[in-house]
Amino acid sequence: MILRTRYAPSPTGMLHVGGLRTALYCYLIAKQNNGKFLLRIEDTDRKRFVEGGLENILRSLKWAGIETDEGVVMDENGVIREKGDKGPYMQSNRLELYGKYAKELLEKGHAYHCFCTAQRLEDLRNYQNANKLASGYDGLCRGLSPAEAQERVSKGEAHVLRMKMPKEGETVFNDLIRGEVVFKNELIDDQVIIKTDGFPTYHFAVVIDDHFMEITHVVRGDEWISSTPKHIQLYKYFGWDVPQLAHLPLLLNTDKTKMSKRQGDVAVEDYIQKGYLPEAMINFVAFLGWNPGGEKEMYSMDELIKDFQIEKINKSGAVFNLEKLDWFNQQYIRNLSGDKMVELSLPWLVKAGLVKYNVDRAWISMVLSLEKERVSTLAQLPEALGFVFVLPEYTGDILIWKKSNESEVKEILPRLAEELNTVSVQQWNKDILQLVVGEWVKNNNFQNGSVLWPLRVSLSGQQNSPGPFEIASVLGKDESLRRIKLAIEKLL
RNA sequence: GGCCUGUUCGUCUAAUGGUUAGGACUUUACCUUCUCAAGGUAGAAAUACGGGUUCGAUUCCCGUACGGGCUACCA
Repeated sequence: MILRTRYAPSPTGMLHVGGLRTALYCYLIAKQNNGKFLLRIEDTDRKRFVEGGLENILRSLKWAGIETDEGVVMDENGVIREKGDKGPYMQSNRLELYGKYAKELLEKGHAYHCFCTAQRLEDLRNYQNANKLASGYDGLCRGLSPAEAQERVSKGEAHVLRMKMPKEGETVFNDLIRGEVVFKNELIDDQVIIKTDGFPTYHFAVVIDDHFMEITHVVRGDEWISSTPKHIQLYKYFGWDVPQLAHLPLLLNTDKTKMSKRQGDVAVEDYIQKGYLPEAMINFVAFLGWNPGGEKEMYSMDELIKDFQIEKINKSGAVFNLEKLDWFNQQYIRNLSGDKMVELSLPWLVKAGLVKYNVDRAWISMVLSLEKERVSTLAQLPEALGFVFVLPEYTGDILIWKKSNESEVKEILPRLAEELNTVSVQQWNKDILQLVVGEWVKNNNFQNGSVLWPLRVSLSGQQNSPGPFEIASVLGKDESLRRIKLAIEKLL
């Protein structure tokens, strides 16, 4: 039997980083077993539908490199379509199927019509809370005879369908991550399975869909563990096999509460906008709650597919630690090839108004190499490289190296400019400049810092920057000498 | 409140019935160095608590504390 996993988000907003991790784990499990990874959309709550949410989810997954084998997919042109023979894969297009199976449950006596109003349910809940009683539906309509219920339905009375939970016994399941979990049936609610508007609830649709889509492994967030016995009961009523279950620990805020928007960015989109690379994001998120055991930390998608083990997923929640993400991202940026660096960075420079898209790529690659190993996100590039395009304002005093003095700088800089002027434009590159200046410093018995510091500051306009020869070669001879002249003027 | 669940450095985590409890991020010092970054070396930093079981428990069991999730006609 082929292994099939699914990620089944609701289009109620942008893809959450926790959702990304769930999708990733599902994907890894499928891929390492030559199985299929499906994407199903759970859009049964019409009130919470968010325009653009579905597009964002698909785009974010695509960005992350998680490819869907079946279900709802987005093609190269951003067009959303369905793929596979077990569709439709949008729950709102499966209403007929849910209706059919709800009816079956009703006929078998495993479900009943409930006419309780929202108001009565709310009053009941308030009463239970106030008296510190266990909350839940009190079963008022469970005792209604089918005939009476049918009569009220035909009169047009608003109603829902509830499943009948057994009053005795236990529901036991073996979670791949947590082991055996036991619930007493009497404490479990008669869950609504079909709402007044005719749409199924999550709990009903998920069982029907996972069954017909032949899902073998249900991997989802921890928040679903409490409702799992309801799902299992439905499988029993239908006589279907229960898939393997795995409940993932939650992603947490720094204060260890469930990760939320209030305390930072939770959407994958936010991290895309901040200049994180998909490889870094995937690597980081994979290690939140899972660890291969060795000391290797940099894992590509292919390596994750190879080494991932569902049994090694942790039980406890993991804090989403930005500092570690930054470190991963920095590592991945450093490992980028020159071409890839240009491809990924150019949009940021263009957006900041520093260059146009038709800028010389070989040159911009040199510019980028100045900061490639110094930034942790691509978003930092425009600010870090600004000095290349526009010399920052600065005062003459910062041209003086801490172990040097004003008069020495005044002597050195003009002479250095003369020396540099002897280097031809053709020879103007990092290595030759380093050689020439190095030789010159030695011959004149200067200290490195007395020369290199003011040179570097005059070229960058900053106390902290990349090295002088790298900058000079990027700026070219004319611009470099112009900046040095400007520096000399500041000293007068 | 009820149900479910979890707890190893600040964070992500490794490991085992016997280890100097390992790594990474963060952090500190030093080295390198014209500055920053990177790199190198060294350091600080953890088994929640109390009982058992055991020759021995961080590991197994029980309890306590604390945390988290769920408790909707939301997913």
